[in-house]
Amino acid sequence: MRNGGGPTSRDVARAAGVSQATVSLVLGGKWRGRVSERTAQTVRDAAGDLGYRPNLAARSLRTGRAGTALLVVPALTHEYFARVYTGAAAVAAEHGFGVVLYPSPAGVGPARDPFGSARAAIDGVLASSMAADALAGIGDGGRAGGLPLVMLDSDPAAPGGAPTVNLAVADGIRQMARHLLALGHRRITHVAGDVDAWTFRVRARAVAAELSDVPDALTRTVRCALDVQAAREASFRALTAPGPRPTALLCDGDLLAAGALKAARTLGLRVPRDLSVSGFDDLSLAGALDPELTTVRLPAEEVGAAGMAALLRLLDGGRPESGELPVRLVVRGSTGPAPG
Amino acid sequence: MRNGGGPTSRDVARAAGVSQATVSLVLGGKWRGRVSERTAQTVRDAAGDLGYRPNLAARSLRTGRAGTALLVVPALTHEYFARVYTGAAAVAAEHGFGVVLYPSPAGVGPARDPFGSARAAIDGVLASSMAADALAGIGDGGRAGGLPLVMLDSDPAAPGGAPTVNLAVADGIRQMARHLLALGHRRITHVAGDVDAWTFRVRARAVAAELSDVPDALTRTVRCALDVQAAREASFRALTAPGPRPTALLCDGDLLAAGALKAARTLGLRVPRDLSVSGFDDLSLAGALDPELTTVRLPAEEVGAAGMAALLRLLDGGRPESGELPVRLVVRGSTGPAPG
DNA sequence: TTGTAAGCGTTATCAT
DNA sequence: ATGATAACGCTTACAA
Repeated sequence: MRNGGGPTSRDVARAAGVSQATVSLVLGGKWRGRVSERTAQTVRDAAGDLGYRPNLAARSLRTGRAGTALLVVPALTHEYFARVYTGAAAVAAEHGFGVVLYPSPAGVGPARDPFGSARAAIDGVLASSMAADALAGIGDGGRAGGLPLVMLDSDPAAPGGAPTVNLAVADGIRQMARHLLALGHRRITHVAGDVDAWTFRVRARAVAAELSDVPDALTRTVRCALDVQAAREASFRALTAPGPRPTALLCDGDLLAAGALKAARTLGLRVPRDLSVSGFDDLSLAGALDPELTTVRLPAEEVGAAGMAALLRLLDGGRPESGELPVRLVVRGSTGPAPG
Repeated sequence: MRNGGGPTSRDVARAAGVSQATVSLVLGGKWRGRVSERTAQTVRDAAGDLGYRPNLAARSLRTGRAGTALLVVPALTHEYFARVYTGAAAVAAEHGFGVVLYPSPAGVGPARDPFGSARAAIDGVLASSMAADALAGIGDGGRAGGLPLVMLDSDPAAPGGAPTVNLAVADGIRQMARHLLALGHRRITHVAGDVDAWTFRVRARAVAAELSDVPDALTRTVRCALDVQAAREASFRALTAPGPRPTALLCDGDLLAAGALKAARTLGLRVPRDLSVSGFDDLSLAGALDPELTTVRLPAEEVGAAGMAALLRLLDGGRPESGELPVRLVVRGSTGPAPG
């Protein structure tokens, strides 16, 4: 606690010559018609003079509310989650709530007890993009360790039945696949994220669904971890495998696309003339690469905002419906007509 | 608070047939020689059965400690801060502390009242890379809003006299400048971050100091915001300015170097054959670019760890000394011998 | 070895 | 319109 000698509401009361209850009412903003304007002002002045700050722990203890939500993310380094946080924090702030970030250790293995590690007192949990097995420890009956829970970017059909706020990733993949097909590509390799999370399973399924209908399409898949080096190696394999070379690499993320670009450069392939490369996420990295990435823009802030709104409704006893947010294809320089 | 019906220590006591005090002692781990092993086990069993979780607010209120430190950063999106967090959280965890992240709004303007917005109860503050004017609201006498404060990557001579944990950025710049000079470069343009923070002022001074001694060196400076597009434009200006073209761009960050690479590509300059480009930070981006960046690796995790250690010492009434952590030049493909 | 009781600072329910 | 007063759940002297 920060109150190591700081003034308490009692001190304010004494200074203002009123009771503690009056101070609470005035400073809590619920004094209309219960305290005279004159005393109210006296109280505010005294509080200001003393530099009074309410003790959050005491308030929390009394009200049973911490005014804080926990946002569990698999990785801080990823720009996507920073944007989710921004959106969630904005909505939270409008309701007098704060958001505390908890990077789930390693993203691998069950996230055991986020509520012990993130020490702050918590009213509810927003869990984003959790790996399938990380869900085991959490989420029974829409609550996490007894706390109300909303899942972001996660399997809506997962056991536990917590409300979910999702992105239309399947549709995003569909848009991208059609973009590539329209450019004449038929030999398309899916550079897939090798992570057991809902979003990647959906992407794989969507790629398959979209390309399986095309009669002359030759679809392949390579898997790799979510980093540039791994993607570079996987792309290299894809581009040097026996048989006709793919003319397009459809990557599960901008980071992977960055690795694909490097592999292409290594092999002396010009992008997009000899090879098209597509990303997913639309991170700022997408604009930093050369050529800039054709990718799918994910409204991360809106995911955070919608998720927080849902959690607040949950805390108010409501039952928010799960939803899916639209995504948008962004065409830049890394894709072009199929060669030949 | 999360305790809307959850079991309290009283419930545990009742279930175990002991008093609340005994429960507290056992679960608090301070029962050696005060409670028999048998009763201790009974208590632990009862707590386990009931799924008891201590009420953090109540504990906090009683002990006067929240067990939480606030880490204020100017931007979540930047990998550097994620790494600082990781280091800080690791050290904190060893001492039963948690770390709460607070992204200072916009990084611009005075950070007013981080302690109201980040609602959690806080014992101390770790502030990283704050803009000079953002310090105004904080940090009088080594405390922030009455809380113990440690500054990371900030001016050690700033008023307020909070302990600082810094990186040897001046030395990093020096290493880089010498690297470029050793490669024969003499026309070097400093692509400087246009942000009023300690670290960038130090970098500018170090570049000037290191290059001013070289008789035939032709040093220039361009400034830009900390993003790829701005850096691209600034680098373009630098490379097309009247007079002999620089043979090397010494950039204040990897992000800026990414922009420089794009400008070079636009102008048909091959890197590093026609132009050398250097970064700073060694983000994962440095390895994603092509060519990979010669840069300076910053031990961000260690900054966080050292900062947290200093804060803990401060909380224990000690007075930690300020320090500077070494940095290391990492030579990759984006720098090479000066042309001609 | 264990229990009793006080109190942390706040809010909310009653009286006045 | 304002003031006593009782909780909230926990830790920690102190008593037994």
